Amino acid sequence: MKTSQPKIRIKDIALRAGVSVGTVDRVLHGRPNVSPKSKAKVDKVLKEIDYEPNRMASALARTKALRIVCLLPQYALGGYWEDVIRGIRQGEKAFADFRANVEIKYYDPYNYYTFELAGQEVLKDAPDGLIFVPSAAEYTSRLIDSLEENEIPFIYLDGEYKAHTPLAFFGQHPQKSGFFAAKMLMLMNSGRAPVLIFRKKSEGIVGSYQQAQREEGFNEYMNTYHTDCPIYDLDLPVKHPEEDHKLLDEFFAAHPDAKVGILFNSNAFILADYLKKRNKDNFRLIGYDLLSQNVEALEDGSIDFLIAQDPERQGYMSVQTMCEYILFRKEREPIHYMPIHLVSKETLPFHMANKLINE
Amino acid sequence: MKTSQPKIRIKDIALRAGVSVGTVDRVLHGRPNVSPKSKAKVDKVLKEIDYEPNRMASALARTKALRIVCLLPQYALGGYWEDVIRGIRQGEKAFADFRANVEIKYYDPYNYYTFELAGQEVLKDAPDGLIFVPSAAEYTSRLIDSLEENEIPFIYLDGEYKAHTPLAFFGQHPQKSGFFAAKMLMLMNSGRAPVLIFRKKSEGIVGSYQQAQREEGFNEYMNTYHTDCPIYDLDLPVKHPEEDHKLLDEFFAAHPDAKVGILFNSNAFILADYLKKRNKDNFRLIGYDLLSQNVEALEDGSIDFLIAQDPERQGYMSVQTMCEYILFRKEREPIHYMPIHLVSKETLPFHMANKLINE
DNA sequence: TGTTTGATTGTGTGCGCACACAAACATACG
DNA sequence: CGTATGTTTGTGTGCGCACACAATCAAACA
Repeated sequence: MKTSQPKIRIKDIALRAGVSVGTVDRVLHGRPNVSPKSKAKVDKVLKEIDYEPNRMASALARTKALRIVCLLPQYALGGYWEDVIRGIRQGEKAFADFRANVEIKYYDPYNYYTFELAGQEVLKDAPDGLIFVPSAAEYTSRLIDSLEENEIPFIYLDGEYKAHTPLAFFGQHPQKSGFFAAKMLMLMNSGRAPVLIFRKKSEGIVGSYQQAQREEGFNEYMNTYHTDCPIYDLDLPVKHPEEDHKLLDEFFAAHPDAKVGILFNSNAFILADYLKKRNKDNFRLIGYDLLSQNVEALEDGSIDFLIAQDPERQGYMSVQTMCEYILFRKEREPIHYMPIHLVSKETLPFHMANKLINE
Repeated sequence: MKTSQPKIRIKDIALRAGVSVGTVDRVLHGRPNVSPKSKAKVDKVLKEIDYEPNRMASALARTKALRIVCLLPQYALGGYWEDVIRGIRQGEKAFADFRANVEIKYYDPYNYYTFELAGQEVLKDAPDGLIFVPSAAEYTSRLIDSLEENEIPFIYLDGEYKAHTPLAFFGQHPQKSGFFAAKMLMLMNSGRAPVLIFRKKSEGIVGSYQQAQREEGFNEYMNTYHTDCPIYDLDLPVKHPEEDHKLLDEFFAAHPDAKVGILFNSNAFILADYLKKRNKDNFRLIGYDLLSQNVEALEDGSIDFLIAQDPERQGYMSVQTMCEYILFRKEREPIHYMPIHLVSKETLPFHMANKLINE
């Protein structure tokens, strides 16, 4: 039963330094109008003792709001980002007592100019912190330069941009997740049948870095352990199901021995629909992300595994980390790779139930 | 840009209910000396509006400590419970500003009397809340009766005891996890070779309910999808490696075709050691829990998959839930089945990194 | 020396809540 | 009816801090 020693208050520091609490407050917050002599006295005391401000009192007394901006890509297929946003809102709520206020802005991932524009808006807003999903390198780099100039702390969400060190990064390691996906796919492919990689066709470059990395990891696995196993790519124009189905029919007619496939984006349900329609129930399929459509397909067996990446948690952690940094200068590991979760029909309910565990 | 509506304070409730803040305070905390009429008035207002206490002000004003007791089984092989305890300590820390104090007590899972005794001690202590791992039904039931009599809220950790409704339960669904484990094991057993279940021999009854349930789920899967696949049980006296190895040698001599195996407890590393020693590197093995020894075996490939159950999170959630209930009467879903995580060599680092994400 | 100015320092208030205490009220009993 | 006893209700204080404002001081100038 450890009895914690009585906490040191600002008052105590003031007493020991022989100044008033107001002066201590000024020193602690780096506010102006403190004589070098007074500052020295306070600094001396601060070095001697281990002062930790009472966050609760601090929150209670704080008057100004905490303004955080999130800059996310605006995708039409919203499922995944909706989960991220839910986590962001949870984080906002968790810091509501500190008057945290999170504003979400969007850019078009296929149009760099909108990213540039949104970045400029953010700089004009001058929030206390920015959480954003990196776009193409040069645009991202330009934004970061401005952020650093204006001393606005920033966090990467979902995508990494290695040239600069952010306050933190939250996202999955795409390459490793692709590697793991390959392993699981091949577990279901004991006959070493040909493997099928489905891709969206003519997609913009922005945002597909993730998918490219996943595919790289996938290929690394295949090149290491299954050089003998044929791999076919199939580009699908997604937006037009009829055309997709025609292409698929053609492909399967040409390669009736293909038995397993994978998608490196959230669109696995589209393939699942095709498989159901054609009654191809012995084709094994792996996809990404727990979109409601994917979840349905997982439940009815047309998708075998989904790789999940805890989007809510990413959003939540980002906001939490930013708030704690701004409020208490608390820093943590800058790079956080999120767990790579394998979800099957059997374990799905437990993953779903834990999505919203903080209300 | 939604401007968050002005927060409702106790004062506001008092005004609307036509009583004083003191009375509202009494109702909110379930303190005595409130007339039914006043209580009704306050309850009415509380139902109308969505009051959320300012935890910061609450923490600041609180003078008394918050006493929570955890009653855990004392196992010699500590790995798993150490993780639970780490989560508990994290929870304690998170509520340190509320003067939360968690005391951990232990009982001998193979000796019911110690559970009984510990329960009596807890009742004498009269803490604000109890978090415990249920023991055998009759003893658990007796403890709960006393707890309810003394109005001490309680939470089940790890094990469920369905006869009573606790404030909450945190643990994995053992039966479903066994079912899932069977699926993964059979994925690695495409040749439909015999399956081996390793068990500890002559173990006490307490605490093995979990394992029995896992095995039941496992068998359910096998009976549903692989009735043709032979299953062998092998009881091992664990404490004596030499004897274990002899038994295993005998078994494998008799059944050279056995290619996959599973353990429903944390001892998979013991089997892994044997497999390494005998160079049986084409035997596939699944186990439970990320003990450091299991993790090592997973890394070196002698274990293929581990089923993890987030023990830290269980501990953390328990403390958090208890604190929030005592402090704010906040209730949540009583039953929380934790996610069933499949961890492989490839995804292990990301699971490990996230263990201690809250410092 | 008196006055002004600006830098420096100290004091006071309130954030929302928990809890002690005082006040008001109801009830029972002599 | 008065007093004692218990119950219910309202009021006041302080938790530690942020921040506005008042007070003080030093230097400069007329």
